[in-house]
Amino acid sequence: MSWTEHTDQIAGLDAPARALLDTLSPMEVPKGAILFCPGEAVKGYVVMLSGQVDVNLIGPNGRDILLYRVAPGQSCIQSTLGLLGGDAYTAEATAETPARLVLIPRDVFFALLDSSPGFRRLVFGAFAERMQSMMQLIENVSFMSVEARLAALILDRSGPDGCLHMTQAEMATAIGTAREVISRRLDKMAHAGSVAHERGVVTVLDRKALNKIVSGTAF
Amino acid sequence: MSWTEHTDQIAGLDAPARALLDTLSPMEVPKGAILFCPGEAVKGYVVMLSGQVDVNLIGPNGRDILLYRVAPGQSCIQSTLGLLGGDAYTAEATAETPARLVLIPRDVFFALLDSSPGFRRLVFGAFAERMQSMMQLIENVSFMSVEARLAALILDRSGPDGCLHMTQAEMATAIGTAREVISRRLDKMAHAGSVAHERGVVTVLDRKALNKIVSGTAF
DNA sequence: GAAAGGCATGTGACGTGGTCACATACGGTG
DNA sequence: CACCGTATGTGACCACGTCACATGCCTTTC
Repeated sequence: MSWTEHTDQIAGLDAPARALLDTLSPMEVPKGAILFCPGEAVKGYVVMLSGQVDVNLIGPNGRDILLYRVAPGQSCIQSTLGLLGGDAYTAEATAETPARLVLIPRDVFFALLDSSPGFRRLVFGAFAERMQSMMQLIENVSFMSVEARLAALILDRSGPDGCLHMTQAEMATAIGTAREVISRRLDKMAHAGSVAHERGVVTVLDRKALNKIVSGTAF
Repeated sequence: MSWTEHTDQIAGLDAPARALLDTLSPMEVPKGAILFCPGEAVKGYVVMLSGQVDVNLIGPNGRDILLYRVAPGQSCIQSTLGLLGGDAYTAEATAETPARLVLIPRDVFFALLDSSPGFRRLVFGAFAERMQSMMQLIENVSFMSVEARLAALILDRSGPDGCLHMTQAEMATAIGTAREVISRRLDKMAHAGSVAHERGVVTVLDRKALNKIVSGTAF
C-alpha cells in the first residue's frame, strides 16, 4: 500500500496540503518500539497511518497509566504540545503493533497550519478530542472505583466472543492502578460469576452484571 | 478602563483581529457566578479580560476537583472543546473574583481562526498550555501523595507573608481530596512545626520542610 | 446581648486501594 | 527433565476516602 493512498485516510484534507504531505516519506516502526520518552525534544508533528500507539504517563516508582491510544488517521498530541508550547515530552509513546507514520517537520507543520484550513481542522479536531478524553480520564481516575474502571475496561476491550487477551499488569496500566489490585478484583468478580480468568485471558460471563458495576459507581 | 484597552493585553494579536474583537462588548460577571455547568451547550469562545475563573470537574458524590484556573488574557478551553468537537461542557466554571470577559460567537471565532495567524496562535497556545497542565494534574493525582500535593498548594498559593487564606474544603477541592483528609494532614504538619493553622488561614513556618515534602513524594 | 443557625473544623470507625515482600504456577528452552 | 522468565496469588500494612457526628466560631436576628 503506498503512502499516497494513506493520505486519503486523513479526512477533510485539502489538495495542497495533501500534495505537501505526499512529499514526505512514511516511517515504519516495529512492535514495541518507543516513539519518544520523557524529556526528549520534539522533532515534529506525528500522524499515524496504520497500527496502534499507546501513550503512557510514567510514575516515579515504575507505575504507569495510559493517557490515550492513537489510532490510524489520528495524530499524537504530545508532539503538538511540544511544537506549540516549546516544552519537551512528559509522556512515553509505545507502538503496540507494528506501525506506520509520518513525521511532519516543524516548519512544514507551521506552513500547513497557515495555508490549509483542512489541516487546521485536522489538528484542532485531534486536539479537542484528546482534551476531551483527558478530562474523561481525570474524571474516571478521581471519581470511579477500581472495580468500575476494570469492568468498563473488560467490556470495551473484549472481543465479540467475550474474551480479553491482556495480562493483569497491562490491565493495571490501562486503568491506572497496581497489578495486585487487579488480581484481587478479578478473583472477586470471578467468584461472583461475572467473569472467568486464566493466565493472560479474561472471559466475560455475565455482561449485565459488569454493566451494573460500571454504572453503579460511576454516575 | 475601556474594552479596547483590554484587547491590548491579549498578546500577539494582529490588527484585523483586534478590530474585529473590538466590535464585541465585554461582559461583567459578579463573584461567585457560574459561567457554565455540565451539559450546557456551547455559546462561543470565551476570553478573560480581568478577574479569576476556576474550572472544576464535579463528581457524583459532590466532591469536585480543580481542573485549571483561567487568568486574564487566557481563554477558557472548555468552550473551544465544544466549538471544535461539538460536545457539551463536562465541567463547571465559577468566577472566584468579579470578572470581565468577551464571548466570541461561534461564526466570528471560525472566521478569525481562518483569517488571523495571531488569533490562531492565541487559541493554539492556550490549548497547548491547558493540555500540559491537564497532564500535570493527572500526574499529580495519580502519583503524588496527598501530603505532597497539599504542601505544594500551600507553598505556591501563600502570600509573601507566608499566609494562605483558604478553608480546608477549598484546599480539598484544589488538590482533589476530601476535607477530612486535609484536616488530619494539616494537624500532622502543624505538629511537625512546618505550618500553623486556624480557621480559614494556614501560615508557613518552615518553608524548607514543606519543599522537602513536595519533592520527597513526587520525584 | 442572648439565642439561633450556618459554616469551619476535629474525630473515630471502617472499607478500599497502593505498596512491599514474597510464594506459586505456567510456558517455553536447552 | 531442569531452568528461567513471566504471570499470578497472598498477607501485612499504611494512606486515603467516606460516613456520622461532635464541637467551635461567627453572624444574624430578635
